[in-house]
Amino acid sequence: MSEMAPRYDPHGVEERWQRTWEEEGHYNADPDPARTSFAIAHPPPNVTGDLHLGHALQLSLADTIVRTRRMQGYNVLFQPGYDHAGISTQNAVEKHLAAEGRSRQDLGREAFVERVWEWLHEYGGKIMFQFRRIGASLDYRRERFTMDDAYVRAVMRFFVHLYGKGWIYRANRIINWCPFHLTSLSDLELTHVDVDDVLTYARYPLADGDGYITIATVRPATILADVAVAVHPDDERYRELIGREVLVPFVQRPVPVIGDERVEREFGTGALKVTPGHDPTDYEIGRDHGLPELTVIGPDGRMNEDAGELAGLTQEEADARIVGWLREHGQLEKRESYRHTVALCDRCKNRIEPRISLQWWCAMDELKQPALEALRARRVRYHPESQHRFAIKSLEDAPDWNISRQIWWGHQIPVWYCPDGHVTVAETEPSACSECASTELTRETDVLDTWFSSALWPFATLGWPDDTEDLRTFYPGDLNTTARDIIRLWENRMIFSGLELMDDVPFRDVVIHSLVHAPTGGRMSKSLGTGLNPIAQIDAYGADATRYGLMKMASGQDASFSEGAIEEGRKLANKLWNASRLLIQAGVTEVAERPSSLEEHWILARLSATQRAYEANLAEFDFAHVVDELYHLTFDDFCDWYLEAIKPRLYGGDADARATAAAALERLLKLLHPVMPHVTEEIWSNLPDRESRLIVAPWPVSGDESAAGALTAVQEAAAMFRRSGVLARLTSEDERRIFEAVVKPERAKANGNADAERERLRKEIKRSEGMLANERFVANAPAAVVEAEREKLERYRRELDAIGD
RNA sequence: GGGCGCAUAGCUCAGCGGGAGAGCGCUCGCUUCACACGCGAGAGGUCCCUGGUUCGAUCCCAGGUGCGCCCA
Repeated sequence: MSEMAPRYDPHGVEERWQRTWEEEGHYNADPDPARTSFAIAHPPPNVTGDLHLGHALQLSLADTIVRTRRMQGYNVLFQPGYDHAGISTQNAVEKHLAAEGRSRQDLGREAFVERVWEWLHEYGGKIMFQFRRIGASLDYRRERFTMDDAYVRAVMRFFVHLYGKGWIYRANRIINWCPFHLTSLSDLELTHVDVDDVLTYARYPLADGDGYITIATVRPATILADVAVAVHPDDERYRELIGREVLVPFVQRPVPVIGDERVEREFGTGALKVTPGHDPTDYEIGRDHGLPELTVIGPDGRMNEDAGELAGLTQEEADARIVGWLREHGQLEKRESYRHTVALCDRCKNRIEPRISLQWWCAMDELKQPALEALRARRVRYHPESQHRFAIKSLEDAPDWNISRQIWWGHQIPVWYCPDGHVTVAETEPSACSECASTELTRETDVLDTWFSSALWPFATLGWPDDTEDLRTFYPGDLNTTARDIIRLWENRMIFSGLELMDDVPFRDVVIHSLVHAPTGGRMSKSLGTGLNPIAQIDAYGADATRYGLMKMASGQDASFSEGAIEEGRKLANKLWNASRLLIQAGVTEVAERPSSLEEHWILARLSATQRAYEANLAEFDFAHVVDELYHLTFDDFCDWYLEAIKPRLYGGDADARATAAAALERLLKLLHPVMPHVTEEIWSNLPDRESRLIVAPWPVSGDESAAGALTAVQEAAAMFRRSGVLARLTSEDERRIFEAVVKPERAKANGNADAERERLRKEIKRSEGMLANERFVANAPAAVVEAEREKLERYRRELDAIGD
C-alpha cells in the first residue's frame, strides 16, 4: 500500500468496488424494525433503453442522498427496475421483424408477444449494468419489471378497482393517432417540428345566392369532412353571414356558418372550416354546436370509404385532387407557402393524425382530489417551489386520461365481451359472462398506457396488492427525482394512485432536477444528434468525476453540458488521492483525533462547518453547492493549508500529528464518499486498521466549529506577503510557525511589489473614507454596516502602516 | 396564442440591497521531499438596455430587447 501511483487512475478501481459493494450486500435493503427506513423508488427506465445523461444525472443526485442516508444509519431502499415501454419496445421488435421482411400481423398477436419476450431476453435490461457503472447503490436483487407476473396482477387490480368505482369508461373522442403504429399516443410520445407547408385558400359559395366565404387550410383533403364554417362573432367581415349556409367544395354539402369565439381572426381569412373528425379544436367547436362528426381519413392515414371516389388515396393524392377541383371550378383563390409546427410520432416520425376513435378513459375529477389536497397541504413537496405550483396547476387542469393503446405489447385490458355485448371486468380471465353466463368470451384487444402501470411503481414493486413486510417497511417512500416534463405524466399519477390504493402519499419530496443542455445550448436528444453518452464520460474521466461534474451542473437552473465540470471532478479525485499518498508515505500507522495545534483545531472545525453546510444544502437539494463546498474544503483548507502546515511534524515523526491527520482525512473521505464513492473507498482501504467499508462507515458527528476562523490572520498575512513581499506582524507563535511552514518566505519570491500593494490599499482607504464621509449613508444604513465599514478602514490603515512608505 | 425561466470575466456558472466571485482557458514565476490532473501571482466585467424605488441597485419594481424550455 505504500506503492500508490502518483496519479489516481479510476479504471479498474471503480468496477472492483462496484462488484465488492454489491457482493458484500451493502446495497441490500431488508425490513428491519429497529431502524428508520429511507426509500427511493428510482424511476424505471425503458427496458430497451441506453443510459443517457438524464439518467446519469438523476442517479448521481439520488445516489448521493442514498449513500448519505445509509452512512447516517437509515435502513435504505434504493429500488431498481424497468418499464416495459409499450410503443417503444413494440417498435423496436417490429423493426427487427421488418429486417426479416415480416410484420407483426404476419405473426399474429400471441406469437408477436412471444417474440417480444425473446427479444427482451437477448437485448433488454442492458441499462442496469450501466446504472452499476455510475456507482448507483440500488438493491439490484430487487429488480422489478412492469410486465412481471406479480406486477401484472397489481395493474389488473388497479383497473378493476377504478372500474368498480365507475371511474373507467369507454368513449369516442379525438385523440393523437399514429397511422404507422395504429394506436393512440400520449402527448409525451409526440415530437413537434416546424415544416414548410402550403396554405390553400378555397371559396365556399353561399348556398342561397351570390357570394362566398374564403377559408384557408393546410389540409385540403379534410374538406370532405367539413361540417360548418366558423367565424368570430365579433368579426364585422362575416357577422351577418352567421346562420346562413355555404356549400362545401367537391362534395357540395350545405353546411351552416356559425359564430364561435375560438376562431382566430388573424389567421388566414378569419374564417375557419370546421372538421371535428380531424382537428382537436374543430372537435371541441363541433361538440359545443352539436355538429355531426365525419371521418374521411382511416386509421392507416389514407382516405377511407366515406371519401367516396377518393377512397384509398393517400392524403397527398387527395389534396392534389381537391385543389385541382377547386381550380377547375374557380373556387381556388390562391396558394401560399406557410411554415408551421406539426406533431410527429416520436418513434416512427410519421405525422400524427388527430382522429376520433373509441378509447378507454379514466375519469379524473374524483380520483385527483385527495392528491390535490396532499399537494396543497404540502404533504408532498415539489422542489423547487415553482414546480410545486406547476404540479398543482397540472393536476387541477388534468383532463380525463386516455388509458388505452391499440398495440399488442403491454397490459391487455381485463375486459371481456360476450356475443350479446355484455361486459365482464375481472382481474383474471372469467369462465363465463357475468350477465348471461355465456362462455363465448372475447377479450378487449387494447392494452393500457404504460404510465398506467408506472403509476403503481412505489408500491407494486413492494408486493402490493399483498400486505407485505416490505410494504409496511418502505412505504411511503421519501423521495423521487425526475425531470420537469414528467410531472403531469408520472409524478402526479403516482401520488393519486398511492392515495387511492395505499391511503398515503408515495413520497414526501419530489426533486425536479435541472436539465443539462447540449454544449451548443439546445436540447439534448439522440434524434437531433446532440445526445451525449455518459458511459463515454465515465470511460474518459471515471464515474466519480462524472457524478461530480453532473452535480456541479445541476444547479437550480438549466445548464449547458460542460466537460470542464467533469475535469474538475477528476482533479478533485486526484487531489484526494495524493493527500492520502502524502500521509501514507509519511508513515501514518494510527487513526485518532489528538489535536494539539492551532491548525489541527482549525481543520477539524472546518470539517465540521463544511459538514453542516453539506447537510443543509442536501436538505434543500442544492447539489451544486454541496460539491462546491467539498472542492474548496479539499483543495484550499485541507491540502493548501492544513497539510502544508502540518508537514514538518508529519516528517518529524510526530505520532500525534500523524494520527490526527489520518483522522481528519477519514472525516474528509466520509463527507466526499456520497458524491465520489469509489476513490474515497479505495483510499479508505489503504488507511491503517481497515476492518470495515467506508460505504457503511458511520457518518461523522459534526463537532466544534468555533475555530473555523482561526487561520484568518495567517491567511491574510500570506496573501499580502505573496503580493508585496511585505511581512505582516503575527501575534502568536503558532501563527508564525504556520506562516513559515505554508508560505516558506525564505524560498518564496514575492511576485508583486510593495508599491503596488500600497497603491491597492490607498484606493481601498479612499473608497472607504468616501463612504463614511457620506452623511446620508451614516444616518440611514444599519449600524452594523457602518461599523463594519469603519473596521475595514482601520484594517487597511494598519496594513498600509505595516508596509511603511 | 398560454405558461415558466434565463441574460454577470473568452467559456461554464455562482452571487441577488452595502467593496464584482469560482472552475476552466489565458499571461508570468516555480524540476518546493503528495499531486504539473500540481503550487504561487496576474490580466480580463458600462453584472443586456431604458426608466423607477432607495442614503446606496448586478440584486427590488415597470417597460424594452435577445435567448431557452413546456403546453396549445
